[in-house]
Formats: sequence, structure tokens, C-alpha cells
Amino acid sequence: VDETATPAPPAAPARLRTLPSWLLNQTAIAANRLTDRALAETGSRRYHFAVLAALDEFGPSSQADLGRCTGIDRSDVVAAVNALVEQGLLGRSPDPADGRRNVITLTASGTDHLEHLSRLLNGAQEELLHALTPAEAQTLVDLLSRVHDTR
Amino acid sequence: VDETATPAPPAAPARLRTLPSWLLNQTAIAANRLTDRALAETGSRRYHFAVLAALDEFGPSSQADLGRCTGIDRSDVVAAVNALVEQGLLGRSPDPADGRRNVITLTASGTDHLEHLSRLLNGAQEELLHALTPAEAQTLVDLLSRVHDTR
DNA sequence: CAAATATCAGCCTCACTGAGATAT
DNA sequence: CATATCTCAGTGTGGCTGATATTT
Repeated sequence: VDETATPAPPAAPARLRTLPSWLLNQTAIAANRLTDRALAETGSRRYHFAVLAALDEFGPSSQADLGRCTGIDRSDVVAAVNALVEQGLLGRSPDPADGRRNVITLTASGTDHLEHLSRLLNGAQEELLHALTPAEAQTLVDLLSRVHDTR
Repeated sequence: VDETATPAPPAAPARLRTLPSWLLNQTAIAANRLTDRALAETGSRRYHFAVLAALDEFGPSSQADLGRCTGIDRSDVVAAVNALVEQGLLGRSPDPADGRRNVITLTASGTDHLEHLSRLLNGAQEELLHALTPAEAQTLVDLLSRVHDTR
């Protein structure tokens, strides 16, 4: 018997248990709980990680581009970038080539911070998927990617 | 060329694309958009469907039990049951055997309404998963169930 | 002029918390 | 007394909308 276990939640009705959208939502809730807990000590949020990851991979970008590749709304990109600039993790300057845009850049401490968040999030993934074998986890990622890519 | 398509969203950075928790969250967002749209005409919400489904499968239940088997917070069960009772889809009466509890029951129109919602939601699942074969969709459901069961 | 960008103010749902009243 | 149920009031985040100023 696992002494640390919370009382087992009763089985959900079949109409929910077999509904892909319900299962997706429930597992996403669990995933968000775990990742939020993992990031709590850092003061960063999931949006912040997404923005840092995009800049690390694609280099300096406009806020609109950041929003498009991360799925974050234009309006929320503003808030995330504000917070990260204030922490010295990003730089923001007007784009000399296009007056409508800001060029957002990763600072050195931004890169460091990204690595830190990345390690914490990878730990949370293991917690989340510990019931699956590595091959099964990969299958899950592949299937989810295909669903996601056909929005 | 698909004339109805929205401009393809650019690829997400690898750090997100390969992060199970991010993929889960993104697909859950898509799933919720589709199901909310499917239910919009009915005036019912996802919580309402969950409560109706639980009562249909398990019979008359207390609100606490409804919350446990659907994963809905005690506090939100109150609101959902209020709304459904007001629409005549549920009955609520004190439990003669335990004065702390209400016994919530499905009415005849509650059963009808459940079937209606069920059909709409099944349609939304097809939209959501149209990129997968039936076997792949089943694999996805199995993997998500195993992740969900080990919270 | 039409389209794109950045920003702001604000909305709504959902998941969740804390506290109180009642009953076991 | 400790625990369980129901209810209410309220919080915070996330995803999203609409409008505006500016630029292309």
C-alpha cells in the first residue's frame, strides 16, 4: 500500500472516460498542475518559457512572430515580454527595418534562465508520464503532434 | 489548395513541440474550442454534460460523489447542479438517510438532453481527431487514460 | 487605402481556495 | 470531537476580444 497516496478518485463515467476531448482536458489539467508547481520557485510562468524557447531557437523576433510560433495571443505576448525585459532576460528595441515592430532578443541571463526552466520542466514530464514506457511516451507525443498540426 | 484554411501557423520551437505537457495543453485548448462551439447552441456547458453523464451511469448521487467522479470541484458542482435543476434536467432533494447530502436525480428531459449533448460532442471528436485513423485514436485514448489514472 | 504591429483595457470561464453552517 | 457535505464569496490565470495609434 502506498501511504503517500491520496484517496483513489472513483472511476469516471464511461461517457467521459472514452471521450478524447475530456481525457485531453483532464490530462492537460494534471500537466499544468505539475509544470506550474515545477516553475513556482522560479517566478517564471509557462508563457515565459515558451517565449524564451522561441527566441533561443529562432533568434531575435518580433512580438507578432513570437505569438504565432508559440500560440500565445498578441495581447499576452506584450505582458510576457514586459515581465521578461524587466527581469533582464530579454532586450526590446524598435526594428530599424520596420517601424511597426520591436526586435526582441535573448540576453545572456535569459539563455541561462531558459536552461534552468528547461531542466525543471523535463523533471515534471517524468512525473507526468511515469506510467508510460519511453516508447509509449514517444507515441503519445507523435499522436498529439499530428492532432495539433491539423488545427 | 484549401481556400477555407487560415494561414498555417509557423512551427513551434522544438523545446515546445517535444514537450508532452505543452502538446497536451495545446490539443486540449483545441478540443475545448471545438466542444464549446458544439455545445454553444444548447446553452449547456462541458460541466453540465459531465454531471448528466455521471447521473445517467451511476444513478442518483450526492453532489460530493458527482464532483469526485467527474473531477469537478465541490464548489463548481453546486453551480452546475443549480443551473440544471433550474432547467428541469435534474431533481434535488435532501437525502433521508444522511442529512448532510442532497440526492441528485436525472429527470426524463435530463436524459433526453444528455443524448442530445452526447451526439454533438461525438461530432466534435471527429473534427478533433480527423488526422488520426480509428486505431490511432484508440491508442491515444488508451495512453491518455493511463496517464490520467495515475494522477 | 488595406494590412500589419504593438499596446491597452477589459471579459469570461475555469480551476481552485477558504470559510461557514449543518449533519454524522 | 473529527469528519463529511453543501453553500457562498472570492481569487487568479489563461485564453480571448475590441479598440487605438502607428507604420508599411
